[in-house]
Amino acid sequence: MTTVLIVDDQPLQRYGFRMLLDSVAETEVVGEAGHGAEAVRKAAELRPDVVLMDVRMPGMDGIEATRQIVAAGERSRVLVLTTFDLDEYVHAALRAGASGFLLKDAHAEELLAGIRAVAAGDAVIAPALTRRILDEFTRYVPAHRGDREREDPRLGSLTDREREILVAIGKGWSNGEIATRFVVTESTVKTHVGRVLAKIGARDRVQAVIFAYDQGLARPNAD
Amino acid sequence: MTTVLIVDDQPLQRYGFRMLLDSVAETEVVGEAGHGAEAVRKAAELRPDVVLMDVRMPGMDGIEATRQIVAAGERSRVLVLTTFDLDEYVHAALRAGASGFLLKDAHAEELLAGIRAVAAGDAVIAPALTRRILDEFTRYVPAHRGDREREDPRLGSLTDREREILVAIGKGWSNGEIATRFVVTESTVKTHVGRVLAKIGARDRVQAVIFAYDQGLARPNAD
DNA sequence: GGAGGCGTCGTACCGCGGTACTACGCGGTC
DNA sequence: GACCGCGTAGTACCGCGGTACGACGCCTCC
Repeated sequence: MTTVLIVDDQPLQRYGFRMLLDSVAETEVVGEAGHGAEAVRKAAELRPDVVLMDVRMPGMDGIEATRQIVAAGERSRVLVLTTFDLDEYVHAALRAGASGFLLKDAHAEELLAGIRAVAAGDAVIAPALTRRILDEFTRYVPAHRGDREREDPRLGSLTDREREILVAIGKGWSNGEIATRFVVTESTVKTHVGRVLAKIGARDRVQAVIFAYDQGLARPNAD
Repeated sequence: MTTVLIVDDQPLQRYGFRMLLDSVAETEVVGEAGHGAEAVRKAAELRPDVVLMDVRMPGMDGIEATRQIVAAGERSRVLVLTTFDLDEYVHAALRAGASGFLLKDAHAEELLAGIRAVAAGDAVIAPALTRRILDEFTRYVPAHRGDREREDPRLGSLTDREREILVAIGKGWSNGEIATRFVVTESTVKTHVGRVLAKIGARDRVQAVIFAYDQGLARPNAD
């Protein structure tokens, strides 16, 4: 039996959800909330398995409510539901800690499957949104550390020290800065840099930086 | 009617899928392949809407086959199916351009829903995997471009031309190369570069590259 | 003990990258 | 017309980055 808290500012919408969830044996609606603050309070009080959360609400919106519920360490999983598939909503919701994001035009089975998955600790995203999420995923997420066999062989040719140098280059440090931080002379750094460039086939440190990002050795905001 | 190509090295597994897909009106199995190379060939020949792709196969595996099918610009969407939910597989498959990733223990309805979604241009991920994908997503993906207020204000200060220059820098091009491709003199490029560096507060082009990656203006394998 | 990989350091050289400043034509706006 | 932002272009200068050497000490492995 999965307990559910319904959060939506529209009473009629809540009624619809309640009817649906009451009609199946596996879910039980344990409460309703009409805005974010109430949702946070009731989530703490009722400790439902799943919170069905609308995004657009007067006062505290669903994103902020999700953030607070998750931050409070509640056991509840939040499944965000919205009519609009705006990227901002999706991003914000996922970043806020939501376990799922579905569109309100979903079929009953999809919603129930989503609740089931979320309650089990999994996550769901509406297929229409998954495409976009994946595009960004492949664009931004570096090659997985487990992908040993797909790692560029040139990386393997680097010695430990050279790898460190490459990472330092990726941070945008000059040879002098690298020398200072590594407590060696600039000559040494130059020697290493030269070898690194030769090994990875880069013309200059700029291309080395790109290579480093490519291989997941460097990434934004990593300072 | 959705046309499907089944790729799996196990004849019995293929048989199972074919039985399932033949039993519903909306899908039609137009072919089968027992290994990666055959999959690539048949995808080009049969041009199915969806390719049901197994990962582990002798010879060319499903990941590489997916990569080649996608790279060839086939209209087919690839839905990867596997018994093991290893992160490496998931990452590699998505990076290879797969439109979906499901586990073989999925129920028939899930599989059909997945095929339906993929055929429609959407994407699907098994709920059990979505959780992990989302974790990495929130960890790595920077604030969305739609979040105008989160975009670095320095970016907005750039003129269109300067933006192009920054992108070019991000590709690792030298001033001379940029001049050639933009059909201007190197002097002009230098002027632009200097202004870009001043505006974004970068000391040299290396830091400009990092800034570009940071802002999502540049990304690996973008050539 | 010799060989070789690795990290360290030095010298010398040169060219690209970056700075500073000036300048001009074009398209807008006031 | 006057002004200004923008893209274009040039000259002159300097320093960092990168290359090509040679060299030394410290390991490990044979």
